[in-house]
Amino acid sequence: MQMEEPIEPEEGTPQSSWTLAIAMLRNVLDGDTYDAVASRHDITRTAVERRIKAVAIHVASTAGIAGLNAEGAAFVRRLRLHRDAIREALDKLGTEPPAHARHVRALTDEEISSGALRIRGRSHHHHEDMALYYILLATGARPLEIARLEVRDYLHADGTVRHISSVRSEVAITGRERPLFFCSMRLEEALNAYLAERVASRQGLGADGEYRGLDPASRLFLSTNGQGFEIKPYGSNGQKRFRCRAIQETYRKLFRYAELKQVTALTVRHTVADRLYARGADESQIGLLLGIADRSAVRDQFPRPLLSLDTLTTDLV
DNA sequence: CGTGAACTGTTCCCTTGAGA
DNA sequence: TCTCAAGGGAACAGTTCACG
Repeated sequence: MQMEEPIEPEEGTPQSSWTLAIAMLRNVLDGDTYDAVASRHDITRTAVERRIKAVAIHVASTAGIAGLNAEGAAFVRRLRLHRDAIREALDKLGTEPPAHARHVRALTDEEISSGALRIRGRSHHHHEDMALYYILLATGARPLEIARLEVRDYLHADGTVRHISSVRSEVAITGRERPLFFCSMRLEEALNAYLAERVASRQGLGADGEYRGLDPASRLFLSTNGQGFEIKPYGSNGQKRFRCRAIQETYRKLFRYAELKQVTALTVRHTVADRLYARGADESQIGLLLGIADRSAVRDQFPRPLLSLDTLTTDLV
């Protein structure tokens, strides 16, 4: 095998970064530690680990190496165990990084409920995580909007659920109020359990006998530190840009727990749109619920799935 | 030494709204 | 209705830290 170190890292194209990652994996297979490879390339050990795992998982899931699946590729010991087969696969790999199939798909009922089971089993705060999972699927709201929701958005003062609520203008990313519906039994069960847990651990309490004892102006979801998910402004002054890293990370973690591959908080909105179409919604209704003002933007981002003519005409009468 | 969680700087791309 | 520029937020890719 030819050891050609990339002499100039100047271009930094994904191509050179991919071949570099392949070279790093070869080094580790040959017995180098992550640390050794890291100091040679002047990056941290964890960065090396990430690059190597990306290549290893790709090889394990495409090359068909007996005894090594994609999960096994996350462990160095197992990689070294199959070093010959991996080297052979790397020889055939080429220098092109795999195209990231940005294939957006709608989730099935089965995927949603098995994902929920996995989250329940793996999460350390499963009441909150289940509620976060279902609120995204039931409303199609953006994560930042979910982070901004308050107890009063979900509950009436008497403690009953506000089935017909609204994304207030301060909550909505677009700055325009829009309707919000809490009409899912699964979501309600998950949120009931989470809010009961909050009361029990005395987080964000308010007056007795109102809003189930919670402060109506406290965030609906508190992060692990008991405060709401932190929302930070950023960008140059004059701009109103906000981001909530904590809730983003939480959703990435949940999809990982749920083993939903290539699913993000953003792609979940496609599932919501698909289900709404299936129930007869038109573009303007979907735009209203998802917070997209322009109908042509709805058509572009969430195209209505077209059924084949034979499906449409089967048993027409 | 290896792994994973939490955190952060930068990049990418979705969405909006003005103008033709 | 189309095009285009720019705002706004999610994703990516990195680091630090804790732990077995």
